[in-house]
Amino acid sequence: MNPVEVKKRICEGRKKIEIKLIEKEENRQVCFSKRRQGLFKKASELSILCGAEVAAVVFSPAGKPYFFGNPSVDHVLRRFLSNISGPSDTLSPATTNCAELVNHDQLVQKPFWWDIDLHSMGVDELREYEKFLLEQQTVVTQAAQQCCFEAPEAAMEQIDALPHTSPELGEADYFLWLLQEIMDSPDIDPI
Amino acid sequence: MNPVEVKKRICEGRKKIEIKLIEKEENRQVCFSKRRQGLFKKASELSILCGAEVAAVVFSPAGKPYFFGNPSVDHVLRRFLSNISGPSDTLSPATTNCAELVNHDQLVQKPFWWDIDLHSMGVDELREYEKFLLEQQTVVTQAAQQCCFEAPEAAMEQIDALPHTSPELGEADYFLWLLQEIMDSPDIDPI
DNA sequence: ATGACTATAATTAGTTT
DNA sequence: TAAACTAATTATAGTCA
Repeated sequence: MNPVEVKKRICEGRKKIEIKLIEKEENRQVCFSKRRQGLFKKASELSILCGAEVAAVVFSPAGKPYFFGNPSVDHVLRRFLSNISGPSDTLSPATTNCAELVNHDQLVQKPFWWDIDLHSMGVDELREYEKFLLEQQTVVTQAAQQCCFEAPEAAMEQIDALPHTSPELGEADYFLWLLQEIMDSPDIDPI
Repeated sequence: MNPVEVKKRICEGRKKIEIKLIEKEENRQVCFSKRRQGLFKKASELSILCGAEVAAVVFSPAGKPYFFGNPSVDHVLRRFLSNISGPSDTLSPATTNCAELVNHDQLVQKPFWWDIDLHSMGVDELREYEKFLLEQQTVVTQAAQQCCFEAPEAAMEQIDALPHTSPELGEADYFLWLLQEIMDSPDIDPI
């Protein structure tokens, strides 16, 4: 067998695929994982390059939630929902109809559960909550170290590319991200 | 000038760019338009190929909203928001303590088992919840893995990378699309 | 602003380990 | 089960019509 044939056999490269539901469950799962990462990366690049606010929410076929947001999912969705349901000086009739048809009453008025009112906490509660977050951060850090064998550079690039993993992350999204991390890393022994 | 040089001048091809805010306003605008389309196309392909539910919301730097959703933005955001903020028939967030949560069967069946009002927790409850959170990691993940794939309704042919521009558009998304159109055409007097 | 073009960068389907 | 690999496909920065 000549070298060309050998190389051919080793890897046929990417094949053009039709955009329709992938039949084989295993392939579908792998594809979902790869493309979800790709989608979030694209979303991140768009927000950074163009200064845009982007939110992406994905449910896997199994019902697992994934999300990306810059500056945060909470921020973008709030803006979006207020846009389509809130009163507007210039778009009043249209938005009124929109609010009626979409029936966003629950959607808009219900407070997000992560709107934790820090001011209402006592000192002890605040300290405890802070401790709680720090401990959770340790878990996530360990998980990341165990799960990610990438070069530090690549890891840092990835972290930079995903704003919800940055230290500047708001409290609300940090917690969401943390839960996502935990659910994504079942094999990690916490603390 | 020889042909090679001419060809060079005509198109230098794509250049590698650093992921940071594009300084020149015009370039940023063009990039936004192109990449927004690319993002929505990726989102569409992900939902079709893998039977996933995907929503993406983008605000341009000028504040114009764009969105993509399969089966609809409304559907995905409702699912997302209800899962993270919605009440449970059996779990009362304000009064549920961790002991009750631990023993609750539904907990492992719901992907959003963290449907808990942290704000209402005292120190002890927070600590207990932390412990519970970590202990239940494996259980929850296993439960998630056991979830059966839903009938992939998303397999149905998607009209386009931008379904909200289609006539078959659902009522809710039609209004969202309408709003988008209106905001894209400030010169047109919105009804 | 909008679309077409081109060459390069980036993504990813299939394979191997 | 997952990670690395390879190469074909896809996305897109820059340019021009």
